[in-house]
Amino acid sequence: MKNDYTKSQQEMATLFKALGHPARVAIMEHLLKIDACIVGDIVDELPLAQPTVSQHLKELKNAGLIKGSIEGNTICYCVNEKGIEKLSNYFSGFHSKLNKQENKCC
Amino acid sequence: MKNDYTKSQQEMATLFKALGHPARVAIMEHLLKIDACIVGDIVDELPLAQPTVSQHLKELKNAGLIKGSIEGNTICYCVNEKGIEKLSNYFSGFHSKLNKQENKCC
DNA sequence: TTTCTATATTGCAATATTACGATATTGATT
DNA sequence: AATCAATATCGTAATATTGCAATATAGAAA
Repeated sequence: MKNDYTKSQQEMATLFKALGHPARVAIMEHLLKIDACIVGDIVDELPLAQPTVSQHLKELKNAGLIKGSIEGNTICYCVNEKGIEKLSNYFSGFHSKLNKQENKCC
Repeated sequence: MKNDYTKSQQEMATLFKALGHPARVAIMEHLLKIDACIVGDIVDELPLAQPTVSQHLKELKNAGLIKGSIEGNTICYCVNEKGIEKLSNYFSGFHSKLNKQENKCC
């Protein structure tokens, strides 16, 4: 019982946590699929009520995984590349270290 | 309010959720760092009591992110490459789609 | 300016997660 | 056999997440 978590560990955990719900994975994929950053028809794509979707969007935004901009009456969300980049980098680093490692057990 | 989540969305969410806690990120990184699949000295690396660490290890194992093998009195955990591969593939796909997309707003 | 439409916020119930002390389990040591 | 060491499981308290109805907000349309 010793070390506290590093800042990086905490940041990564926050990102992962934000994706740790199928609704939020679905939102990310939908934002990626429809090339335009279409808005609240995300609600129509999910088996959830509008306030619940709004809540999930907020979590994704707080985690830095999406961005939203107001467009008149409407809000336009899209993927925040920075967040994706962090995740993608993390795993490529992880993966390359894994290859160098010879598993001594398991 | 329409579609249910796909199997893939659910699977990915499960993987992300498993990493959505700094202790579990720290465990993964530690297993990667010490080339050998060292055991319960993970407990000494974390600011948590042994039962709590055990619980986190179980979650990671259930999610398919680590493997454990009994070694006499001891248990040897190590990273499960399959899980990492899934995550790493997911993001590289995601990332390459992102590049093709011209953000119309945001 | 009233009404409509899109979205966010609030309040709250149901459920899940996190942490840990106490205890169980199992192989190793004596 | 008795004890020790490493780990898992159980029970439970504290906290966080999820989902939604009701309501608020703010720009657009009438």
